[in-house]
Amino acid sequence: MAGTRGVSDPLEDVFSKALLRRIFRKRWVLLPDYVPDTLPHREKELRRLAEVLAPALRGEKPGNAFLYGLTGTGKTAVARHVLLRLESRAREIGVAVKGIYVNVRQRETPYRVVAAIAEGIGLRVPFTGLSVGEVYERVMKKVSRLGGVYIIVLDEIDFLSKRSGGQDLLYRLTRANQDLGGRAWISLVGITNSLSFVESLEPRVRSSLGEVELVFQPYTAPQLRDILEERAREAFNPGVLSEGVVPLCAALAAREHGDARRALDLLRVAGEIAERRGDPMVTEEHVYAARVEIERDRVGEVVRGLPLHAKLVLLAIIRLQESRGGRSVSTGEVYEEYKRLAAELGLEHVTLRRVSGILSELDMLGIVRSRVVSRGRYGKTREAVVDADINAVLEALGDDPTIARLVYGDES
DNA sequence: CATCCACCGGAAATAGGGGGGC
DNA sequence: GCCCCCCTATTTCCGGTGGATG
Repeated sequence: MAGTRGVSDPLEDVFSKALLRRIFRKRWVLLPDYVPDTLPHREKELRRLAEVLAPALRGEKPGNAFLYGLTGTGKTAVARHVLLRLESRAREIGVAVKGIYVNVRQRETPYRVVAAIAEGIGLRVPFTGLSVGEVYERVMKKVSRLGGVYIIVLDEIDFLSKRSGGQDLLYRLTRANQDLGGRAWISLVGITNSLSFVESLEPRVRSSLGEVELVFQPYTAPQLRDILEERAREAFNPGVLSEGVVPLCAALAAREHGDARRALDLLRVAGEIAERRGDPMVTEEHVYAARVEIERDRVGEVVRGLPLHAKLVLLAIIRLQESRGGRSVSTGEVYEEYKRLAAELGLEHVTLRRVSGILSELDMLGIVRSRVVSRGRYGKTREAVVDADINAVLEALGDDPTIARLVYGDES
């Protein structure tokens, strides 16, 4: 219990600071792309995926697999963990097995995905200029020259088939083994959190990719606690976590469909806040502060990355909502206000169709909530409400020099 | 019960900026 | 240099559509 009364006991405060000095021991253990040595409550899934891929150790073609489940249910961690273990075992026995992990969300287009695969096998390709087919050919040529077994993990694979040409690439990859003529093997592991994606797949792609399907259930709060405790032991210095912190992170994340990544983020950011403030321990208050900070950062990042006219549309919604006491606004209303703002800046305005598209993009980004409603005789439209901290949004909008004037009025 | 509003949202095409291979 | 490719934001075109209204 030493250290818990640091605030009221000045000597203990000095002592514990001297002893601990810092909050973190290995902060990176809590970062989203860290692959832990053990994955509590995912033993079955680990085993199943390993069974599917194990033939690679004999130099045979491993099966394809499809993993799905909500975000933060361990799909990515399981895939990466199995890949690492498989590769190291293969190295021990001198078999050529290569795992290639690609996050499709970060490499949205077919070209970038196939370029990432190329990079994964040590093939340098230009970031643009070639056709998808050309890069694909080069990859296949190199793979068949090198031989061996390649396991390609396509994480968030749904982002691939959305864009045109994505289905094509998937189809080609599922039958890549025919292009290799037995000189090498490729197996695919697809990961997604979208069930509608699974249904939208071409049957031939689906049956190939879904040879084995693993479903990941959300973690429960106690399971999340196990996960956090294990990581926390590594990540933090002993004694810096006050008692309620891990349960609180677990509870908050459990509320959001058992999202382990969310729980780890909360824990890490809470620690960062404590360290930044020079506090000797991480408390529940830091966790609540983390929740706010994570959201602010997310909003800021998303808004800053928006195209100019999307920013204007967003500003238009905020303006309208302010003058309407928070009521939701229709696409037509937004369009009129947006045109006024654009005119004020002397900019051409985009079409209504585009504004409608921007509205649904803002919805998917979680900045605005909009739903399509029918107002009967008065038409069908989308009704939008800003669904993020308005101040965080305005701050991010104000960072854009082109529209800062609109956000801050006419100062300076 | 048919009408008709006010958009919805898919598809294809364009613009225009950045790069190949040979 | 010529011809082809990629990428994002946007335009053009256009066939829907839920439900209050007359």
